[in-house]
Amino acid sequence: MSETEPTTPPAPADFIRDIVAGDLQSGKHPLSVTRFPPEPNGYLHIGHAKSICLNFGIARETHGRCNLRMDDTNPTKEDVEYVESIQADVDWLIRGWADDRLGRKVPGDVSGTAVLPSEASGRSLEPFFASDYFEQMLAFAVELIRRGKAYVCDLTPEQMSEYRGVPERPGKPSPWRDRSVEENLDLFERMRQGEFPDGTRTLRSRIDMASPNIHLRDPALYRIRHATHHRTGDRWCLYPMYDYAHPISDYLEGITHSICTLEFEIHRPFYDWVLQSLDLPRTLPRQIEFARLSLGYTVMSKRKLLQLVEEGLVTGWDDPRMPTLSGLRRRGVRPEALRAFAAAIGVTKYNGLTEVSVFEGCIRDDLNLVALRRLAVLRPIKVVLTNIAEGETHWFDAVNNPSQPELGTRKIAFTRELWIDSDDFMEVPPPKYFRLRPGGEVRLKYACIIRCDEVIKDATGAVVELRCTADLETRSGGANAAKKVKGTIHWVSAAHAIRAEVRLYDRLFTEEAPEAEGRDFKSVLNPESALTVTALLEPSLAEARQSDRFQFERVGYFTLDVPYSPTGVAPASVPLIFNRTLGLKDSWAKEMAKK
RNA sequence: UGCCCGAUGGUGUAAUGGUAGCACAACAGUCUCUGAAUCUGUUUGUCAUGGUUCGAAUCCAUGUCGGGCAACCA
Repeated sequence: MSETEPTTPPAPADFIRDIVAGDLQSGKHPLSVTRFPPEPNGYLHIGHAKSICLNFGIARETHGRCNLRMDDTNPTKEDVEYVESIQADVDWLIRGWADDRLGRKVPGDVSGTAVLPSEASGRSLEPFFASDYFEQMLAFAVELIRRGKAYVCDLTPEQMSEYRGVPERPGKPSPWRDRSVEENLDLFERMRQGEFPDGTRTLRSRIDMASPNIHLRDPALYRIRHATHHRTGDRWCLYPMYDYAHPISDYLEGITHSICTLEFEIHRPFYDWVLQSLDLPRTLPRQIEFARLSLGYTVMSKRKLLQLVEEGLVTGWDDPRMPTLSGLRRRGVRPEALRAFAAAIGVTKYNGLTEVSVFEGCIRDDLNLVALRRLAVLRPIKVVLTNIAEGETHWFDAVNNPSQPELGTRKIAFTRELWIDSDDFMEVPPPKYFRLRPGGEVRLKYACIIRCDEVIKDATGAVVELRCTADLETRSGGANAAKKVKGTIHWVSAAHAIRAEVRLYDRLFTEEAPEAEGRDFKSVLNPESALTVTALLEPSLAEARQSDRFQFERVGYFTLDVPYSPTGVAPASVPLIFNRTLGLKDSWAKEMAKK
């Protein structure tokens, strides 16, 4: 069997998948329906990728469905820019993997009815929006009022906070708690009509002001917000709270398993309260919580990412150093690597810190298999081969990917003047240095062995040129091809090389836990996280396409820079810029760093 | 001085009362026209104390440590 054959990894197992499998087996639900419900107030990041892979992974493994839903109940924070980027990022991450399980809807339909791509029959589909359910939510709220389970409260935000009490001590009931159903109905309707200014009244659930769970102390269902919503415009001035909107949205869409992160654990009793208070006919969804991802050397909260963007500490949400999906994509990380990562870290309720090396390993494993090998010199020194005539050109074959021979070979030119990387020559090398040194020999990858005869320096003593002799007998197929030397280095022909900007991205922070010990995460930004060099590349790289992945041999993985565009269309003329996705492992550098 | 949740090598995770396994990291070696990849090997763990049981990482009790909860945010 070829090692390039896509192997089917065993389906991941975790406590959530166990629950879903159990509910399917018991017949509680005939089909699993999950959902991915981001609020469109920022860009998706690798933490969301964990959730997407979980929710869509379950849909994929159980032949169920996963709805994409914008949780847009707070007009003051949300924007269509985010709606669009979220759709693009989800599509990118699940394409060819679980996109056939993606539940969306027909535009205009507010019933919660999902349509799978296979059922679209030519219709265009769009994600679900919590704001599409505002009418139904309102009707349910009226029902809660009628049942005596909700009331209009006139307390100010400050008063409400005071009445709520603290976790250790019970709260006290609002003086408005016992209004009549008629008065509540009337007030609520007038709230909806826009009669009252922001902050003057709320609709509250009536549960238990003495509950040890503070989220059960009559939490708010609706607040007044005279604001323009990115989708419903000025139609509403009354907006439901997350805790109320979420269970109803889930129910309306027939969600069976509502998977969220641990901080919502304490909200679960309220989630159940809303649904149970309504005497709904269908089987209710179950909320299940798991630990969010925290990854070393980065920050994950939208607030902090927004801060990096707004303060210009990065170039945007899609800066290749950002943990956002758009940033990772621009950096050259493929969805396959993100999915492998999600499978590798698992799903539990334990709040740990995942080492970046796990993620980097997934990226390298993925890229190693697909990346086209190329020769590129990042920090050049000139080599002159004194026994090669000017104008003399030899053409050598170079394989594109040693693990995938079907990717073929290319010709590379070998001439009198070459560039090699400055790392690959040392005048006074340390022990075990296998590269070029005065009087030493090294193999030029795909070409032949050269010997360094002379070191030319400028007035300051800096090395400007190496005069060497090439032994063409040692080239592939040559009489002495089998000759062994310790080192093999990469190079490009000076006459053929093209120039390009190469951006050497690195970790954004110098500390594994940037915000540990209460420090400001911005105080540990890595000043060398985005170095730029002008590199000399083999000419085939001029034809690089966006979808290509390259390994600059002995250097790292690179891809063409493609800034995010909301329209999905790349700018007409793209200058040749390569982004470093990740360096190759470098045990020599590691060895040196020890000393 | 409340409530909810959690704790398995350095890190993440598996073992669902019956041999503590896997991955990453680290280290050593192999191989190499990439100091990459590959391949081989090594080191390191059940938070503590009691209890139940023929048998406990798993069940129970107590404690310790960690996370979360007091927006008209999600």
